[in-house]
Amino acid sequence: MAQRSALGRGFFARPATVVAQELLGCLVSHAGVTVRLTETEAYAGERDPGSHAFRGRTPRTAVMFGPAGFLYVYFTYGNHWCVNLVTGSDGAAEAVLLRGGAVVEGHDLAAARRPGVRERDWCRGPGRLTRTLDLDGRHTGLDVCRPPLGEPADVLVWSPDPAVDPARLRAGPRVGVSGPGGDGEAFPWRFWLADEPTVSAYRPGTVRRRSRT
DNA sequence: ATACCGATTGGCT
DNA sequence: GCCAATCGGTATC
Repeated sequence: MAQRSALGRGFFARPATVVAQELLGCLVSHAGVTVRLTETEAYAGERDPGSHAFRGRTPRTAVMFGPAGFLYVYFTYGNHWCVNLVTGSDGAAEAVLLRGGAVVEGHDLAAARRPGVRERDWCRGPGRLTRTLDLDGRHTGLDVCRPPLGEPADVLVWSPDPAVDPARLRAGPRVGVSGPGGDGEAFPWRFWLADEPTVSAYRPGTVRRRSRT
């Protein structure tokens, strides 16, 4: 196996748009399953109309306003959990949403968590990815740079293995983001690897009747 | 206390 | 492609 090293605080303490691109090809391990990331999205804090942090700090988003390297896991549509890695400087409230990946270790566990689902769909989409990695609200606030080693709740992020060919990087508008934040000209902050079957389908945000400024 | 809505998914036409 | 499910977070009264 190629060299694999855990990513430290310094990797995450940079702008979300940078970290989101460099996370492609990285490995995320939790609860016996390891995924190679193929799709991410950047959210840039209070200045980003697509971010949960846009309206300032709330109980739910508090972890995003802290230092980089912690998990922000939120519940949506009454069914699904989505996981972010907090990035940027302390207080910047930037984060990267993990949207897609391919299982590279723990196939048996992954298959058991996704009965009746074909392998390419195990982690194709943010809600599916959290389900396959067994991540949920219990993991919000977890420090991936200093995980409680040996505990089932461990989350680790590893450097790319193998390295990603930069020519395969693609960028475009974020999925399902309503309002100005969904504008791909202003916020082309969804990143993915070309020719990967585990990348989710693009879907525009629902039209908002009244935008508030 | 109440109303509105979502960084989605799966099932059905 | 279209649409219902489902409920916590947030804003508003």
